[in-house]
Amino acid sequence: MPTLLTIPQIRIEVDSGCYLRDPQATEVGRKLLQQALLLIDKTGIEEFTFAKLAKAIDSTEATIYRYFENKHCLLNYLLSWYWASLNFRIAFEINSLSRVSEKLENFLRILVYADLNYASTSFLDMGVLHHLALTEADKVFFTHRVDEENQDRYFRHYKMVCSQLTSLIEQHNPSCQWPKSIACMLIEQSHRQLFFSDHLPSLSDVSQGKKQREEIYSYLLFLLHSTTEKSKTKRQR
Amino acid sequence: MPTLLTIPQIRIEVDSGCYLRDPQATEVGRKLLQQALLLIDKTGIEEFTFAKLAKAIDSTEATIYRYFENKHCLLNYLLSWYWASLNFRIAFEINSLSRVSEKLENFLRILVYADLNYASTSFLDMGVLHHLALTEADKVFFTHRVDEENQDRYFRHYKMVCSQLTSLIEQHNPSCQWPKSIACMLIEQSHRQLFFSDHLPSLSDVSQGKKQREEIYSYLLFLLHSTTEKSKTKRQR
DNA sequence: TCAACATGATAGTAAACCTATTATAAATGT
DNA sequence: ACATTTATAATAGGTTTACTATCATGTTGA
Repeated sequence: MPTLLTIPQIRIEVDSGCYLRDPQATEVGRKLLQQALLLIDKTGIEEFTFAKLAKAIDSTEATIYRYFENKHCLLNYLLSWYWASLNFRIAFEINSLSRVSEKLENFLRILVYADLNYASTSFLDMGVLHHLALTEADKVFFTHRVDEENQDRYFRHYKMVCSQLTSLIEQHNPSCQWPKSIACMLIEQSHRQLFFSDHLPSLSDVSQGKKQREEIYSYLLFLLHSTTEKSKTKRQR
Repeated sequence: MPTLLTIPQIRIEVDSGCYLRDPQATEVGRKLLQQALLLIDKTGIEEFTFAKLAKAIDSTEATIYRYFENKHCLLNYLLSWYWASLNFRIAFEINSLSRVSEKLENFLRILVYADLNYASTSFLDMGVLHHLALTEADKVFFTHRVDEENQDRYFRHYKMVCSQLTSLIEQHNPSCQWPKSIACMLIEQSHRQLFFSDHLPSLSDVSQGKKQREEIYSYLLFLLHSTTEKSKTKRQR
């Protein structure tokens, strides 16, 4: 089990390329983020509008537009916050471990249990953020504005999580041919298997019961080990 | 290389749960599908509207609404068409092969080259459909209406492709613990690696040059073999 | 030939998305 | 202390989207 995080008052900094005005800096901004998270998670980004959010925080559309260009940028902010927060937690919990394989295993465990064992020190709840990420995370990439938005800052926090995992995989097996692709695949599968087992069970072997998370963790471990195992040929000789 | 499909006049049937009125049955309907495909592929589903489509086919919004409830259903229709078409092609090309491993390899090859080596017998171009699927395929699942829409018919064609691959994996290794999850993962990776290598290259090991497709194919083969290899423990003894 | 039905034209509503302008409060300079 | 600048919020409005309704026209096929 991952240790419970108890560090108080960590401020997660989201890259300035993700907003017009820093929402964490003002009272309205913080309230905006909190309510946006709840609303988007409840209805999905498609149904979500600035008008509804304005009503929820007892403010106006114009105010929200001063913080974010549009709702997709706001979604990206929340997801960036999620990845940044996860990245911090991973670094924190993995740092002290000595063996690379231990680090890798804990990395995957944190991905699967990202919403649990988390002291809600911060004003954005990781449980809700994780649930939001399940359905909305991919939507920020798969847009026709990817190339404009991908100025290496807009998606920075997600990329950092990927590159952390990539580098561990490379350490674990320096001759691995696909460290980046495998890293992203693992991160993506940690979400998708949870979503599929809940909503499209015919597309996943993961059950919906109590063992759900443990099964996903086993699956990720299996994927990791089978794809990053060192030179099988040698051993087989 | 997969054989070039030359069978003329194949009619791909899309499940009736995907439309209000069969668009393939009428002239307007077919024109609607063709133009919708081009428009959605060009601008993305977010920018796409029935008004624009109506203008493109020189008709009215009201007419289009008689075929599809909304633009998401239309997108799902096109993607269902894509999966159905792919499914047919896979069955056709794999049928004659004897060894399961051969079937698997060809399955993956067809996934990677889905837009190529395809005689455009049909009125919907597989090249454009494949490109559309790269960015839009996941969007039909990750919605808050999944559970309503997932009446086992709406996503039928995608599920069929998955289950075909699942059953091959099971034949190849009956003791495989995650056949469904691995099948979906492979299908998904065949798209994602292409998209990432084009738009977010820092998240993929696949290059953008001439070898792009071959690299993705190698990657998929690698994933398949490493995750479905039979009882390593026995061999290692 | 008549009934049934698909289409096209027209219109209209409600909401979403975004901008421009005006009001208000806080900060700053003399 | 008071005027001037600055930052932010409130108000309002325009455009587009998503969808529904109605009705005349044309086509099909029983």
